[in-house]
Amino acid sequence: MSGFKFSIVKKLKSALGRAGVLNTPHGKIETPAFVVVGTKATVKALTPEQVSSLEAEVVLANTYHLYLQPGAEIVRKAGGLGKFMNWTGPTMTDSGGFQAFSLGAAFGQKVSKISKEGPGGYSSILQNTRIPNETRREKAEEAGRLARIDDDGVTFKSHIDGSEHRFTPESSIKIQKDLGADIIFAFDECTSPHASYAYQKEAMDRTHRWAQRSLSSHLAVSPPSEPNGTEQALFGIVQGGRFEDLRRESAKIIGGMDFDGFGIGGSFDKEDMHNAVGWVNKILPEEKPRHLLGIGEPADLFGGVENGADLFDCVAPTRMARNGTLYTNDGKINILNSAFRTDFSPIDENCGCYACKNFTRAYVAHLFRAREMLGATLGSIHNLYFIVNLVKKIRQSILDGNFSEFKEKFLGRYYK
RNA sequence: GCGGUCGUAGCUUAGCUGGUUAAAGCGCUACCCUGUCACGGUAGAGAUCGUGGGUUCAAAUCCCAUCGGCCGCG
Repeated sequence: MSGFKFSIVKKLKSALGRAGVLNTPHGKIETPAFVVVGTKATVKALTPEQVSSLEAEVVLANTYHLYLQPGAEIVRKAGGLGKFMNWTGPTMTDSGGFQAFSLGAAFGQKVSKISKEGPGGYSSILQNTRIPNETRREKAEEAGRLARIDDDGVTFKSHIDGSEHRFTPESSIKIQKDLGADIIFAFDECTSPHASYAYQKEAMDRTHRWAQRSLSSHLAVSPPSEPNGTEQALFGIVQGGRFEDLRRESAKIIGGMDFDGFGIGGSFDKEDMHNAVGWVNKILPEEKPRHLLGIGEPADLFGGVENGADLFDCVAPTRMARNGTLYTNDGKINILNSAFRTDFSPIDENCGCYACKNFTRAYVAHLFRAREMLGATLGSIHNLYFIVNLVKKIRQSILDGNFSEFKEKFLGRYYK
């Protein structure tokens, strides 16, 4: 662990938020920070130089995807994830636990890990009971899934060629050792927001056992004292879904294990998400970094920071960019809307990114309508710059002591 | 001038042995995307079937005329 050090620079007075610095063997990350997602060892549509020009500090890739293609062995032989993709800064890999959800309960459904039903909705009905019809329906749906979970691990059917693969906490850690990212995650089970309380509890207990197995297996390969160039930090993942008592229990158990930091995973109720982050972070050890997994909408970044999260990652900026939705200080716009065909102003007047400094909305709209690849590139540059720098500004506001004012001003305009 | 052929949504076409609200792809108009199955998904608008007659209970479908395009012969 010698190459890693997390220090808190300044804390909010009336909330859990803090600004800090996370040192890794490949450079420092000033927190709060937005981690750019590069699932398959590439940030889609961008070169590493472009990513780095956005002032992004760290890239997150995915264990499951890289295991399937090109294979962990090839990445290892290349000298590790960073060398392979020519990213010289810090790297992370997610464990593949999210795919237990995205290729499992969520596969082919229109289910996101964020539920918009609210606490009084469908989900709460299921909180303490398991309706027989529900069970039957879930059984029927399982047939079409690409991921099946049991107590020992997850069996995946490759979304690429249909071949079967088995992930366990031990194998996920082994693969992540080969991939060689600076920060790796324990193998967990991300659950659906529609999961019943009973299932959520069952999955959480399983994730806790997997966390211990991930940790043991990590320590067996690289003991904390071992001084070498391949040292990695391991983050445990808190689960518990939408339920406050489970979140607290999970934070207590995972927080009590000897992880280098923590991920906060699983599903949330949209309107209760920020509270949920707070429940967890009040319990997790204060001196270790916390990563709010898969979250990145502007309001959620403010809410996450305020409730003690240090790191965020999210596919939204890049995925939305590729589909024509772009962030502006006045909210999201869809560049494909007809009005933008003749709009010769930048995507966002106040943005300093390469796309905004050099191109117009009309041009970007044309690229998207013509399906030119540069559209995805300019959109991704803009959206990532927007989000990465929003988090940087949030950090600065903590240092300057005006977090609340900045939050109100930004969100007031963004959601106007 | 004669013979043939075609004319159905913005575009390219299906339907044409007559019978429910004329179909599709693309385009168009919106919306969605939160540890990437994702340059993807969902929804919607849009055609009085070239025009005018006729036959029929009923015509995009059959008949006549006419206009326009294309091909061939003069």
